[in-house]
Order: sequence, then structure tokens, then C-alpha cells
Amino acid sequence: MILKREFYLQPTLKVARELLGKKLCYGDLEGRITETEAYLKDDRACHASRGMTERNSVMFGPPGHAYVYFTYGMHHCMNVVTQPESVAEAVLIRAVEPLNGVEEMIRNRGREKNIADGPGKLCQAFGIDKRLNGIDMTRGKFVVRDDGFRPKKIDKGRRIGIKLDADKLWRFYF
DNA sequence: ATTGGGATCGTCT
DNA sequence: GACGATCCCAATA
Repeated sequence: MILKREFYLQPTLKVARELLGKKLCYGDLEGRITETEAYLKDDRACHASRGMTERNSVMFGPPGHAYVYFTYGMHHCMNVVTQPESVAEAVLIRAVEPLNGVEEMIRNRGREKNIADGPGKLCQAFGIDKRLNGIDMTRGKFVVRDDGFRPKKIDKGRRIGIKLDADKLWRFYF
């Protein structure tokens, strides 16, 4: 079943944990989510922490929508917005294990290994870019599904690549 | 196995 | 005008 609005209204740290093991689906491409990071409103590492800008405005919108941004001049990263409108929090999808459409992902990536084991890599593998910024992930062809899979054990650690609030253990993986 | 540098450009100060 | 919620390759140990 497709994850719906209520799922994304739970506390953001809980959403980040519970997204692990769910399936990220974009058309026929599917991958098991294996790593996430939470970004909270009073968190200096969060793009929204210094107010709304054109880039981060989707984070201030309704839950269950995709926040896709472009960074380092060459990579896209994707989040799912959590919390009600005007509460700017989100969960970054950092890695997935390819399940379906692997051949297409390999084509998109131009290599056979390390297909989707990073936030920029999975966006390239799935063909996710700014065109998907702001779209509703509770319906349509870009969604997260629960197929009953549950991770055996979930680990946590520091978030990657940030300077501010780097001590928070808000990265989850299995 | 780990580390360091370069690529590259949209966004924010 | 500076720098990033990154990736890849090459060099090192």
C-alpha cells in the first residue's frame, strides 16, 4: 500500500526510522530504502532553518510531498516533507537497494556498481530531478510503498556532509 | 581501507 | 562572490 498523509504527520525522527525498509517507487523503478536522515525545523543543518526561500519553500508545504534540490553543481537529492503546513521538516532519502528496473538504473548511472547507495546516486538512478520538486507522493507514480518488509535491526549515526548540528544522531540505516 | 582533490552551478549572503 | 544534505578517481598506507 502507498504511504499516506498520516504516516508523514508522525514525528519526523519516527518517520525517518520507519521509512527504512519501505519501497521507493517511480514508475517501474523500485528500491528498498536503506538509509535516511531527519532534518528538523530548529536544526541549523536544515535548509529551512533560516526561513523560507525559493529553493526550500516546498518544505513549508503539506506533508508527503517531495522536496528535490540540486547541489554541488551536479547532483540532485530528494526528501519527503513531514509535519503539517508551515512546519518545515523533512526526511532525506540517502540510499536504496535496487529491486526493480535495475537495468534502467544501470543505464542511468553509466555503471553497474554503487547504483543507488548515496543521495545523489539514487536520484540519478531513478531519474529524479527538480521537475519532481513539490509533487504529492501520496498518490501517482512517484510514491513510497509498504510491502510488509521490516528491517531486522536499525542503526543510527551522525548525518553526513554537514557542519552545523553535526553531533545529532539523526541518520538511520540498516 | 582510507584519504584528498577536482568537477560544476544554483542558491544565498 | 562563496560554498554546498555529493561523487568519483587516484594515491597512499
